[in-house]
Amino acid sequence: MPELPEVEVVRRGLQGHVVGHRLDEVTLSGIRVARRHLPGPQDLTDRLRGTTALSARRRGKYLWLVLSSDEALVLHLGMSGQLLVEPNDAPLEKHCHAVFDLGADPLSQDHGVRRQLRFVDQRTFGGLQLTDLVPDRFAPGEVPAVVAHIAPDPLEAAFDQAGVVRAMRRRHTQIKRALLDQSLVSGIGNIYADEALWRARVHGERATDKLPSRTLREVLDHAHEVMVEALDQGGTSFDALYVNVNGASGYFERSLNAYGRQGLPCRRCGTLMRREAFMNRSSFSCPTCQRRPRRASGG
DNA sequence: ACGGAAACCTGCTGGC
DNA sequence: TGCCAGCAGGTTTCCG
Repeated sequence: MPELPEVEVVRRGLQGHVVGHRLDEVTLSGIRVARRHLPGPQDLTDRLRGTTALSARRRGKYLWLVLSSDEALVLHLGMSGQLLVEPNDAPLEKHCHAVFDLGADPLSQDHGVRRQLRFVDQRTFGGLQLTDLVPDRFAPGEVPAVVAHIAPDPLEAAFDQAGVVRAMRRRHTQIKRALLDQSLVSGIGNIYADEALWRARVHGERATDKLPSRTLREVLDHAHEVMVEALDQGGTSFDALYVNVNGASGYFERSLNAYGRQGLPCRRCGTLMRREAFMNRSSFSCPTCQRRPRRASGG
């Protein structure tokens, strides 16, 4: 599922349709969706009931609502999570795990249509938790305690590209691993990592401590660029798994140059694209544009 | 500090 | 038609 652009689309939906509303009632189905809320599901619903959403924030792939109770409701979409805002009487989705009854927005002309925010997640890797806000070590302001270990993403003002490049060059690891390390730079997942590496003509197994700083900067610039382009188009989507808060699918998948293109010609040089196993999943690259490092590893 | 694998889930696809 | 292996955008945790 969602990488940064998709999560940002969802955040904007929350900002427009949930912020300003009170959470009148919260209903969880099953305990798994709140498994990361250690005090338990009952505690979660009790503490949420009656609070008002003051703002919708995001860092990388983590999303949270700042609440009037001075806490944050952290949402992670995992691989297949969706947030939908729908009328109360809309049929419940098969994999709906949490329902938030929204109070009327005092500023809207809604004429009494009551809506719900619904958390729908087929594969159930996503979830909810309520946590304190703590000082952000990367920028002025606060972040939820459970997000404190996540580095700023390339779209944030707090993103320090030079600092990330320095950290990468100190580390002996593969560039793709580094791109996926959310404590180094957040928001990048398997799709956008492959897209950024293709654009930069760099193989994902290149060692970060052997690549010139200039190349690392280029990879990060491309990651930023491809995510901005995806965001402009409403995010990437596959099948019907990803839908934003209004129910509209993104369509960036038409623009992908690397991800999922094994056996198809490279859009730059025509060489057939390859697929390689990587961290229990796949990497896609061009054998001509993205030469493997001479000595295996980088790790 | 790092690599690798496993774990957490459901559903879809392709091969036999 | 059915069965089974393989695969899917993420994160955490454990082991070496």
